[in-house]
Amino acid sequence: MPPICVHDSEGELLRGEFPDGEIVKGIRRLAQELEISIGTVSRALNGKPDVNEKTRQRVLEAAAAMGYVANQAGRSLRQGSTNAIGFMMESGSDTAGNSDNFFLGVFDGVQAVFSRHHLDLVVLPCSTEEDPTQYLQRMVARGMVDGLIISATHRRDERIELLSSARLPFIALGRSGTSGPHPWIDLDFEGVANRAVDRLVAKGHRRIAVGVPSNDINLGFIFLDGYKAALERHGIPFDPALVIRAKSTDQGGYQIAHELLALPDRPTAVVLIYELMAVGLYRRFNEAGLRPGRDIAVIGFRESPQSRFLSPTLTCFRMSLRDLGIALGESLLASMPAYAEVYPQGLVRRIWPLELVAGESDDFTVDV
Amino acid sequence: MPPICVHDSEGELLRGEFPDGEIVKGIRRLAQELEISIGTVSRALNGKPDVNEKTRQRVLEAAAAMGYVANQAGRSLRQGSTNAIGFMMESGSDTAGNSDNFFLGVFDGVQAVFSRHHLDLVVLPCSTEEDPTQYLQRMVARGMVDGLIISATHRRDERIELLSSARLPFIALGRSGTSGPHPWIDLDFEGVANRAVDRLVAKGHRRIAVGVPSNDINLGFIFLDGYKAALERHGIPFDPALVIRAKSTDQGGYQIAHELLALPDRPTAVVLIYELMAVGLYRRFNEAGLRPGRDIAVIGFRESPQSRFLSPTLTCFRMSLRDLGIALGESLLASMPAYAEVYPQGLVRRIWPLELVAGESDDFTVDV
DNA sequence: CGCAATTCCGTAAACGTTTACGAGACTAGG
DNA sequence: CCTAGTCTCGTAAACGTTTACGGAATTGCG
Repeated sequence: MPPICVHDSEGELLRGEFPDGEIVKGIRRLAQELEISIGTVSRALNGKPDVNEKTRQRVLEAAAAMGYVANQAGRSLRQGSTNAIGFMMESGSDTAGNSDNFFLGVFDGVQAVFSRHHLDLVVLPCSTEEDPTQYLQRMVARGMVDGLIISATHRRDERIELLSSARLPFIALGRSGTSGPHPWIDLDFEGVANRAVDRLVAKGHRRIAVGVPSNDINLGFIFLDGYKAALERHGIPFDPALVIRAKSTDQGGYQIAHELLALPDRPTAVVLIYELMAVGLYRRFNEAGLRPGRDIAVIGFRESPQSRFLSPTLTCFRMSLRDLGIALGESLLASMPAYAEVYPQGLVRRIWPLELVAGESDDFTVDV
Repeated sequence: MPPICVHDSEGELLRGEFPDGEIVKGIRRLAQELEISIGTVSRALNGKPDVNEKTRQRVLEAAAAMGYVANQAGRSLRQGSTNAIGFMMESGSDTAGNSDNFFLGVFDGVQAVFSRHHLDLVVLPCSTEEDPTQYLQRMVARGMVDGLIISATHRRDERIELLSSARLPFIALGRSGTSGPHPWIDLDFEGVANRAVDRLVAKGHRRIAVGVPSNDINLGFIFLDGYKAALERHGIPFDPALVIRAKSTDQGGYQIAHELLALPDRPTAVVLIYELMAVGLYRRFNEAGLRPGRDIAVIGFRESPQSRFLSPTLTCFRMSLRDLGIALGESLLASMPAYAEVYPQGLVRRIWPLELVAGESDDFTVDV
């Protein structure tokens, strides 16, 4: 353990020894310096009412002077709560590169909320070696965090069952099939799918392909449902051959384009669920001499640094990652008893809207 | 504090009550279940030698059965060390968007190392509101972490002085002017600047501009020094007017291009220190009807998802973010006494090499 | 002045671990 | 049989906080 006081160059006065030579650290040292009891010091620092305002000032000044901050371990042990929130993020190779800016953007917002309440953020990496649920179980049992943010929810997500039965406050970024009474925020996949299909149908398209993730992450199902519903609304029969499953990377997009080109009756439009797919898709189409917006219509999902500089520009949907992070943080706190009065929003379940950004990639019109 | 045992649905047997009805948690509960003392349980779990192998097995099985994991706060308090490493990352608006994939990539490698040693990762956000050094001081005083990774080192970096005097193991991603005897790893900015200039000079360029960050982050100075040295090596006089300072974003790149276009004697080549600058630079040049590689030579810095899909393709330098993260993690551990024998590398100070990726953006040749 | 109410502060017990110490039960060697 | 040594394990003291409790000092009121 590092020495509590870093600036210990002031000599004998602040050395903090008892008359018998014993070296004292932490709050005991501070109390000794001030010649009051540690109980009073603690109460003074924690803003408890039963302490004289004058002594409180003395304590605060002394604490500031010697850079005293309460040791977190002692604090956590006594109060039974760490001042930390866990953020579980997957870093699998499936989504690597794609999730990059997404997570860091959300992170930023989450941090903004937490730092306001002096909460620390612990990153829980979802390594590929261990089962995520077991890892989570360990963290919960260790008492590492007071709350959790999980993301990339799956259709049936054991993590949700675990956390629910452990009664640990948490919020999920993404809906799940096993949706109990827990807060979540999810992107408006149905809305995006619907608007994308609407837009394409309005341009005369009838054969609209869709690129979805190949794993069982829940957003794929939701997106696909929205896609099907939109088709049905327009009286277009659903063709399973037009659903292409691939990794959510640019390679995945490349593969999607590849499979689309191989179809006997090639679709005239394609909707992607990951913007990164668009990059690889463009590349493959380019190799085939096809240009998005001229020979085929393409609509991506989220606007991102990668997608923003594609040529021709990609029609996609925009959102503020930071705002999403802020909402996540605040909604989690709202579900924690200790912050219930600061964020009296109750149980938050929110669909996060996205705004259409029209690009050139879906300019392609089909004669009806 | 969440209940230690999550699966408490097995009824009376595992309820963990003392004869007088008191509810027991943690290691005490486990000891009670096994009818041995908590000291033995602790020793068994921690692999201490003086425990019978048979009882150790019993303990391990029981612990696994009831999902017991030692509470971290109690553990930290007793041993004086948390099992956590802090990663300080800046999230200022200056570098937002740019640092995104960089940090997450490095993160990935760091995590890979830490998870191997069951170390947790705490993210220390460098918010714009508080002084980073003070924030760090608080974290150190709280005893939050056993070690630290700091990044984006400045020319004179108070954080380094603080951590050195606090004797907390740390590693810096980036050199600093105030380089004490601490480990660091930094990218090979001199090498990149030299190779970039060499390459351009070989194509006949004599007026080579350079885009550097406008803040006092140290890498800007190092890069510039390399640039100057390379010029001198080729007998080209240094022209301060060709040094353009801007934000390390695409807007910054846009501004750089703008300023270059306004110069009376326009340079024929430009070297950038942030790949994201290239994006904005391309845009401004495009507006002016200039095409990189045809009308002006451009060399970016790091290959990134954004830069990879620029057209014409950007000549830049490639590196593995994950490997850098791994090196950072291992080198930090090497500087911690507890891991000295696992990573016997001593004090690491490493220049991280980058590999040239030739693109089209510097195809432009000047007649000599 | 007497008594109750209030204000302030010290005492000590937790919180869940790890670990130094010592004690008991063996074994071995004489 | 005695003693020294070796295995085990239990006991209890830390680690640095917070907080319930009670006591002393002060104030307010009749």
